[in-house]
Amino acid sequence: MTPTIKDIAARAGISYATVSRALNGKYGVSPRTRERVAAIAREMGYRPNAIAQGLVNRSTKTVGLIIPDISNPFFPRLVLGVEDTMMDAGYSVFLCNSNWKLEREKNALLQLSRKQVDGILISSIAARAEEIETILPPRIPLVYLSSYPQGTARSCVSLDNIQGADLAVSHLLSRGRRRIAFIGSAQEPHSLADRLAGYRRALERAAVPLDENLIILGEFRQESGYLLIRRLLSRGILLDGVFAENDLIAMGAVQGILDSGRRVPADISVIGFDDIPIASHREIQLSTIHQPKYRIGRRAAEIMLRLLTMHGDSHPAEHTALEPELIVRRST
Amino acid sequence: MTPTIKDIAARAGISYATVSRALNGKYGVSPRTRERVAAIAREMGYRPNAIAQGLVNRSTKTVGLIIPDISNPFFPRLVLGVEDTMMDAGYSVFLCNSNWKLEREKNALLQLSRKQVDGILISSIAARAEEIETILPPRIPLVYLSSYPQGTARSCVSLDNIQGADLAVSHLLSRGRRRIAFIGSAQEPHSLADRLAGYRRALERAAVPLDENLIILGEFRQESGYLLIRRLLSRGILLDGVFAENDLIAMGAVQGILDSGRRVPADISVIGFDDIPIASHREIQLSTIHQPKYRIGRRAAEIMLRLLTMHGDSHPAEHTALEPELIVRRST
DNA sequence: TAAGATTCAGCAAACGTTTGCAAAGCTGCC
DNA sequence: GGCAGCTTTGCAAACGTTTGCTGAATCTTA
Repeated sequence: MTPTIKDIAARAGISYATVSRALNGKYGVSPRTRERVAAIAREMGYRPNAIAQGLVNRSTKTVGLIIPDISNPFFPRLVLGVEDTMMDAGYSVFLCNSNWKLEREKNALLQLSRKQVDGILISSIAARAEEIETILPPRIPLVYLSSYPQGTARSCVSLDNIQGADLAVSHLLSRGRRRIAFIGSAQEPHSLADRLAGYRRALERAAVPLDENLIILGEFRQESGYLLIRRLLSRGILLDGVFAENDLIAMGAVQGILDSGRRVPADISVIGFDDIPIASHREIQLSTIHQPKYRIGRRAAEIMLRLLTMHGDSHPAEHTALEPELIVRRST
Repeated sequence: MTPTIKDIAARAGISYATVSRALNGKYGVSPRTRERVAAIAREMGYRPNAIAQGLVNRSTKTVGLIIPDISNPFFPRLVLGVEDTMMDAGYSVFLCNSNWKLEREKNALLQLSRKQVDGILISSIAARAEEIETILPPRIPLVYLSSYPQGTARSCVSLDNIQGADLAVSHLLSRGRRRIAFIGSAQEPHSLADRLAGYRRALERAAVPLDENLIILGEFRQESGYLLIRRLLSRGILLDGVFAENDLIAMGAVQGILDSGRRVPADISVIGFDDIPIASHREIQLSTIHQPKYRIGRRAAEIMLRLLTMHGDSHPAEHTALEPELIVRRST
């Protein structure tokens, strides 16, 4: 058995309360016993039992992180940003993948609340805040990152999606494109809505009429982008530009366009969103809207830490919208 | 406050021991009270406190997963394989990134053991088993995945790296290549040793002399591959093939070769290792050795679950070496 | 109907900590 | 020498569960 505080107390011939105080640097124990206890603890290889501490302190030094899919290249750096920051502050993080399913997201929330995490960071696919916030005990710190539901009063860290989409579409317009398709995914309602709004806004400002036939939805995967663009092209719909809701879709779209015998960007310009690592690769060179993924993760974790330290006091929700950045590469 | 078992007991007018038994389906409580308790629990929104349960059950239904770097494209699917499998079995997983540092790896191990995880899965960079296994309480289930230290008696799931490297190099030889460089990373000693061994073995079998000048080490990053190959080429060292220790390095090498005015594969063939998602991209088409990442993760998790259920009984360590698969693409 | 068997429920200890309160020991001052 | 005041230590409760043991109530059987 691993030694407990009582084993140390027995060895030192004192009560275990004193051992606890000595180990935690609490006031009220003489330097001599303090040292003696420390020495014995070291010698016995004592490790505080975080579970027991969690029970009495009502804090587990643990947070949950829920994302849709770690194998989607957008998320790893975001997760790393969270993990680095929380770890430096002495917290551990439970990682949960929801696989873009609301059911799994809810289930993860339930599990995490049972595990008594001190806070939860979530990149949620829920459409409305009630769907998930009602699952949680009311006062638990909750921070949304990258994507958040409508009607929440909690803190969020995300990119300004409307602005980003506007930037992307305006860029296509500035290249003389007028028939610009929007290829997105219905998997995450909120970012879809915002990016669609930005798309509309840019077109409107340029007085380019919106053609609903040019808006088409699938999934956040490369294959999806490929299939959707081919369907569009095979229907004989004219287009000279594509704004994809993320880079994976955009890359699929580029392939689809090439396979249909058209050129990129000569015939059709393509721009994506996220700036995942592959996008910048020499042979890909996809124009896109950059998201500072690591920074989003870090920032969200910092807000979480603030929430955690001012435990219980009023939570002034802060909505951080980071600035999107247009990255022009070969595909436009 | 979230309701506890005692609140339910008070409401039902019975002792909380009975509530516990009712909720857990234990023998010795009448169907009537069982139902009544269940109803009240549901009504009050009761959630078992996993921390308290963990303390008395001495099991937290939690495992730790330590990997070098989640933002390295090799790891996400591996992590997903672990997470899916453990989650289905009712376990949560702590994710820790060691950032290729032994110090951080050890620290993660320490934190996890404090948190009383039931088991640990680790993709370790340690050279020798003692370096890390001595940190842990002796009987805790431990499974290595993808990479493991020398001298361990624990279960491992990994690819047969020697065989994989042999396959890769033999493939280059079959393409008529004779001056084959090995570009690797010193960040992970064990897989380096094995892949180097496979490299040597293949050359030896083909009676191709080994030139130590062709072996060069850096990091597991694209930039590293780029710089190393350029250094090699600028030294005027002749070569017609490159075996890179992973795909990132290989991709960097391809760029370096192209930038030096040579062609791939006409002048120099390049093969990587891992088969990360980008490698198969239409514009990249990197030949490589496929690793079934998700399956490695799942398999390791399954072994962990077996270890977990037969708690304490003898652990017959099983070393699973999955078969490598050669994927031939444009770069060779 | 009495005795034994069976079912159901409660008491209390245990898991490994932290911490409020009280007691004991020491110091120094008058 | 006695006492105030401070420092150091110990006792015991608490955190939210699970579970062995015991007792009460009900049922079965002769």
